[in-house]
Amino acid sequence: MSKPVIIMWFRHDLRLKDNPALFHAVDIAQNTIVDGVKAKVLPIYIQDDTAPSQAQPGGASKWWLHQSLTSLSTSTESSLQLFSGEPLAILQALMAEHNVTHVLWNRCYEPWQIARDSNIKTQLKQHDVEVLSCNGHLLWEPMQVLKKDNTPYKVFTPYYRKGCLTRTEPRYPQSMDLSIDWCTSNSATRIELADLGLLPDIHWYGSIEKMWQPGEQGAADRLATFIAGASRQYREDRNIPAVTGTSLLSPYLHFGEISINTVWYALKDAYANDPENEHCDTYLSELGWREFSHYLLFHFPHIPTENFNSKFDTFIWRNDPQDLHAWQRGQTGIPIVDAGMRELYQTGYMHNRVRMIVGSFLVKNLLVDWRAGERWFWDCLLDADMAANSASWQWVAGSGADASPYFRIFNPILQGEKFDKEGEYVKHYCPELRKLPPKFIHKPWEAPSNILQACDVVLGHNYPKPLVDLKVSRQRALETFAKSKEDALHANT
DNA sequence: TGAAATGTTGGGGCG
DNA sequence: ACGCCCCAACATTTC
Repeated sequence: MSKPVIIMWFRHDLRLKDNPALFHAVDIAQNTIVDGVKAKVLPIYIQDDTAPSQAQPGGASKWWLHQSLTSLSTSTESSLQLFSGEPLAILQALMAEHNVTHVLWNRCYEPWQIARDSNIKTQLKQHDVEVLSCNGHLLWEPMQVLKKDNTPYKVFTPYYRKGCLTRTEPRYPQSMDLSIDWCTSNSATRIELADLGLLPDIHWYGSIEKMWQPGEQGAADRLATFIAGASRQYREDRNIPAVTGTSLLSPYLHFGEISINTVWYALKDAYANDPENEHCDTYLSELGWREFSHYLLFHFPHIPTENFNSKFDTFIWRNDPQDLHAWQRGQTGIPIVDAGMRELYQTGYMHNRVRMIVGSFLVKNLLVDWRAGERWFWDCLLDADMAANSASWQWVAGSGADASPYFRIFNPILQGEKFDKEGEYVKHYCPELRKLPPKFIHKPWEAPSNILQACDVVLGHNYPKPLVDLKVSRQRALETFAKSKEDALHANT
């Protein structure tokens, strides 16, 4: 009998530390000896061709994944084997090649992944392979958090306070000092990283490379930096886009390069002697929002494409392609919006406060369907995440669970003056405005012509005139919303 | 995790 | 001294 092999199928858990499935895999390997031969762990990653196109990673995300797989390959002593195709077929091919006794993974919670995995589990068990799935991605399992009437929460605060915080504490991260006996034999169907085609043909990611260090070490460094620094002023600083006031952990969390439990308890432990610390609590509640969006996607699997609140189905979007294009390229003529959209395009990231501002502007001032914004973010964000992205866009649009009411329309000028007082952030991404004084940095169209001239700004030439009048488009949004409400009422009677 | 419109209060200028 | 108006500053309501 050939050597027993335990497959560790890495998905959105590209790490060795605090990885429950891997922990179990190693544990099983230690205790599985067949004919005197000890089992080994075969680490694999599969690029799933069967994923719906909606869920195929976007451009920025693919770049990140490429780097992360490189990093994981190194930390598994080059044992990581890559595949592309249909996961079930690939696993079956591996079972034909090796004496596979177990397959392990950490659960993913997107609806299509749940369907895929439960099918694979059924099939593999019929072939006498043990399958074990673990929770390595969430603090609380979505199916376990329900209201008293056994229905899911739809509002964040009770979900988080009652549903999560009063429940059993999340699992404390495991430290594993077992050395891992990786399986080194190469499968015939494996492919090389380059063959996954994750890197674009054009080298557009130069500036991204300088800012980010994907992989498990990069994640640990980032967390340590956050705890030592920004976490101490988090509640206020997180809103200031010119300051690094946030954790910047989102892409790492999306790909599981650090476990959510590690982050949760790192904060708790760092503030153990100050358990009421408002900065710490605010940050933990942000992790709660991440949790909530996964929870919503689990219980309401249609949220990536359908309005959570079906009353929005009668809403008539303008969907002007030129407006959408100007927004995507950061050419709306509204400085804070353009700065945000340029940050996104250039760096694969956008500050959270600015995400809300640009989202509100697209959906309300331009009346473009939130799904168009969701798609653009999906393609451009390094941290693109199905759950967070769709839940957040629906939140901004007003169509989501516990969404901001439709009439809550951000005024990008006021938001800019509040959170980017001196215009530092705007000037960084809109250098053509860098000479403008703070008074006009968020509304150059109101600057007297002599000031514009002195600042080398020629509206309509080196910086666009505003795409819409903020007051008029705000009013238009409110009227459109009122009309859709009326139409929904009619449709019902 | 809004902003604008509207309401209220209180101090100061002024007849 | 007093009432009146104005309007900032703040609070509340409405969208």
